[in-house]
Amino acid sequence: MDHVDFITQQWGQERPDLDVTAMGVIGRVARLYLAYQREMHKTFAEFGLNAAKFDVLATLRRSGPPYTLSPGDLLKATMVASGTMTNRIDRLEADGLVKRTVNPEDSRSFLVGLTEEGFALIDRAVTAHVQTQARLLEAMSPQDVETFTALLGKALRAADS
Amino acid sequence: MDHVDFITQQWGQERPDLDVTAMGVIGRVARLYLAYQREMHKTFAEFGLNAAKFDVLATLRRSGPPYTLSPGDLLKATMVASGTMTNRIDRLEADGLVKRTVNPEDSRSFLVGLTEEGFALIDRAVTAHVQTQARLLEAMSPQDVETFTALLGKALRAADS
DNA sequence: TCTCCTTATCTTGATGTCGAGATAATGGAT
DNA sequence: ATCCATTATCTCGACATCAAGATAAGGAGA
Repeated sequence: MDHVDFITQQWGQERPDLDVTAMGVIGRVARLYLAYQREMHKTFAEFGLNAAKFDVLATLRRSGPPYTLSPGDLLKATMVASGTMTNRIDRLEADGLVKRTVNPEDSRSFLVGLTEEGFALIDRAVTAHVQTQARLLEAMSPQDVETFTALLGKALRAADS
Repeated sequence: MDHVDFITQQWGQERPDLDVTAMGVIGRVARLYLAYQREMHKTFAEFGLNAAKFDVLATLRRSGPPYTLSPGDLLKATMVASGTMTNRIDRLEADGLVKRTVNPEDSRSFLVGLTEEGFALIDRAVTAHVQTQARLLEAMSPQDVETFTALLGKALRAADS
């Protein structure tokens, strides 16, 4: 009897007319997401980062040389509002981890690139990050992981449409 | 090839030394959570609510008569910081959906109770909410849901320890 | 070339959250 | 009875986020 069971049971008492089957699934997805976030944040903090900064640095790093994207590209990749991205770039630039440079092909736009320091930091941080992620899943067998991935994919397609 | 596959593949190119298996799972959990949030927020908005307000009202409603809890009880149930709860209660009280009353047994504490209006609103909102949740899962078979719930439980226990 | 619509980014104000410290009451020990 | 550690809530400042509007440059068509 976990916390999600407790909640659905309370609803069963108070509103027996409601079918709370879906709530059990979605509630567990939410709890799991929050548990993952908590642990991953600790890793980010070890490197002076938070999820927002890690997100941008990692997007630049995995985009490959020259580790440079426009704010618009970053927006598409990270699904945040435009003002949010402006703020994230500002903070990272203040930290010396990225740099805005002019885009010779379009003066409306900038190019945001990793500095040497930013590149070195995200490379160390992502190494620790994947270790944290592996630890969070180490209790699950390869068979579990495979089945889980398939069901997550199915749930994602169901929820997007 | 979904978006998570795209990201793990980029990492495979740029950092072939990293094992990104876990990232695939955790990334999908995150995307799924966000997809659910997006849809559920729409339902909340139909009733003039957001997730924060719904959370508090629903906690009070499912706690049963007299639909009253202390801020501390609400804190434990919702896992937010104390200042956050103060703010939530303030807003809900301004909306006339909850009311602070004195706790005769402990003057440090208040009791937060649903108003008649708050009770009526959350009862309608939660009815719509479970319908939204059911819709988000309707593409999954009962067998899928059962397996998915079991794996989510296993993943939760793994991540909490 | 000029106009005007589109695109790319930034600005601004409102909101929600956290965390540390402040305030106030409780309850056990002396 | 008084002290003091604990408990319960609130206050405050810093941040992250969003949405709407502002700014500025590109680009197509007359």
